[in-house]
Amino acid sequence: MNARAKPRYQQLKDQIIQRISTGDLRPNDRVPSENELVVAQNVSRMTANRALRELTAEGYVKRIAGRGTFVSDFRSQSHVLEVQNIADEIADRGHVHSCKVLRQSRQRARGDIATALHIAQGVDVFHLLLVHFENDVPIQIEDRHVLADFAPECLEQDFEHETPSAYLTSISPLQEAEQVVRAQTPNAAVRERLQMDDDEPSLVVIRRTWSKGRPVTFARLHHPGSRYELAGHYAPPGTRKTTSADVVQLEALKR
Amino acid sequence: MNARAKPRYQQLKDQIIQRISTGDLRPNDRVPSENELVVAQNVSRMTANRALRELTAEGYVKRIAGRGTFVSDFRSQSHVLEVQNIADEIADRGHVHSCKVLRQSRQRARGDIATALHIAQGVDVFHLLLVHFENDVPIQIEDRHVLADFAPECLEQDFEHETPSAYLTSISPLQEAEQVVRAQTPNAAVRERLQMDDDEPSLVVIRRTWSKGRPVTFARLHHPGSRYELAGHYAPPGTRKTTSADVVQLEALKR
DNA sequence: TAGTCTAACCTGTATATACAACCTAGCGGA
DNA sequence: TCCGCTAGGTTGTATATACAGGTTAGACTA
Repeated sequence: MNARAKPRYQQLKDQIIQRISTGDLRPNDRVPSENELVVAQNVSRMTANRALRELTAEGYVKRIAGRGTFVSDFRSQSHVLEVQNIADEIADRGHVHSCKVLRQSRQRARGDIATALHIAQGVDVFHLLLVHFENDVPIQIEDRHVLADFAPECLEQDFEHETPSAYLTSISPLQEAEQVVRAQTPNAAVRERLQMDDDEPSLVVIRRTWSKGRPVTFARLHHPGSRYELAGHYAPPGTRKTTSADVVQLEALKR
Repeated sequence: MNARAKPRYQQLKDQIIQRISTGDLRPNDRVPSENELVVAQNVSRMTANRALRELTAEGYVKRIAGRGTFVSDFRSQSHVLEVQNIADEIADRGHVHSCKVLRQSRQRARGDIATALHIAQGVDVFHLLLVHFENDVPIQIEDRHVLADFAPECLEQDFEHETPSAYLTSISPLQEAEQVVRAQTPNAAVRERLQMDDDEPSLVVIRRTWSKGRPVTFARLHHPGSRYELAGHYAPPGTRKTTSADVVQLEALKR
């Protein structure tokens, strides 16, 4: 028998993940209840419970006793991805975010971009170039390419109102991301846009994001080294956080 | 009744996590089996199963059908913390790691160090200063402070043979970490030690690590920007990895 | 002695059942 | 009309039971 290749609870999980990733179930949509799964899929309630409970732990859905089970919006998955949206990050600090769009155009992918997005040379992509400000001080240049058939409406969006990151995750929840962080000497254009000192290095984050199994966007984020840092906090799941968030000041290494 | 403040399965998990974090159960030790928990704790087998199954998903233990349940060693928890040990990272690239100890001394904590480790000024700490090499090219300066009563044998260790990171995790599995990444202009001492070009920025990682609920070590890791980058990969748990690890080359931002 | 087989124990899964707590729509009364 | 209550659906937890399949130690046999 190959029918028992996968356990029943895993089959249920796979089905639901599939429905989420294809967009059949969208964020905040209601997922079938345990009892509905019992009759529809012919399993016991405990098996349905296990499937939904594990999906909760993995961040796909959230459950409210008495109400039901609902697809997570991106926010509640954000622990997977650290800070994703610069506007939210700035808002969390209690500061004002603004942004200016420098370019918003359609292009044919060439070279690195085609490679990064796993597409052939010449395939349609959108190119976005923005500067983000925190309290009117420039803090990030966002140089992003987006697969055109993933976000066809990309040229009509007002990205000074909703960031590309927020827009893209509203189309389809992203499932996977890869990022590389580098310290780099900025070129003149970057230094000027970010109002950086002559000898100030930049912190560059290169990020690719997957949705529905394929890379859909490729972003290069340049930050002024003196005004931006990347913070991460790692704790095993199921732990209450013990960390007090005292700022660690950097002292120059002597000798 | 306050007896039902926490569910039974959570109580079991907490007990076992407690035994692991106090060192009562050490890596690869055998954890009580489901049936042993049934009789010892007076719960049903399904409840014991749930506790152990969730601890598995959280990386605390690993289970082998037919053999038993065992405490994870640090390696299998490493997904929590990305790359932690520079020696392993270099070995994974197929290169040769070596390292030179510049300082290995006892100090009294002052200023930033005391603050970062949540201890009073004057408490004993060890100070380690090392340079790590990849194929004889310097790639990291490790400037680390360690709580003295966490690792009393610290001055007797040969850190050119086993890195501080590997040594510290062998004492007690770490439970929590916090890191900050910065791009920074190195001072002359760092530039010289790392054989960096005059205008080359450094990538600095500042990391605090918790064990048994308190910060135990505080490290500042300086890297040459042209020879080191930090890569991360994030996927929801329970997903098979779809990413092909093609190298993303950085292209200078024009205009 | 060397090889084989079995009993005992382990995890993994699945079901049926039960009770508690939570939430909401809708009914009924003031 | 408005308020309060209740019935029914929902999740959360806990138990008892069952069977399948992996692993190992030790008994048994050739």
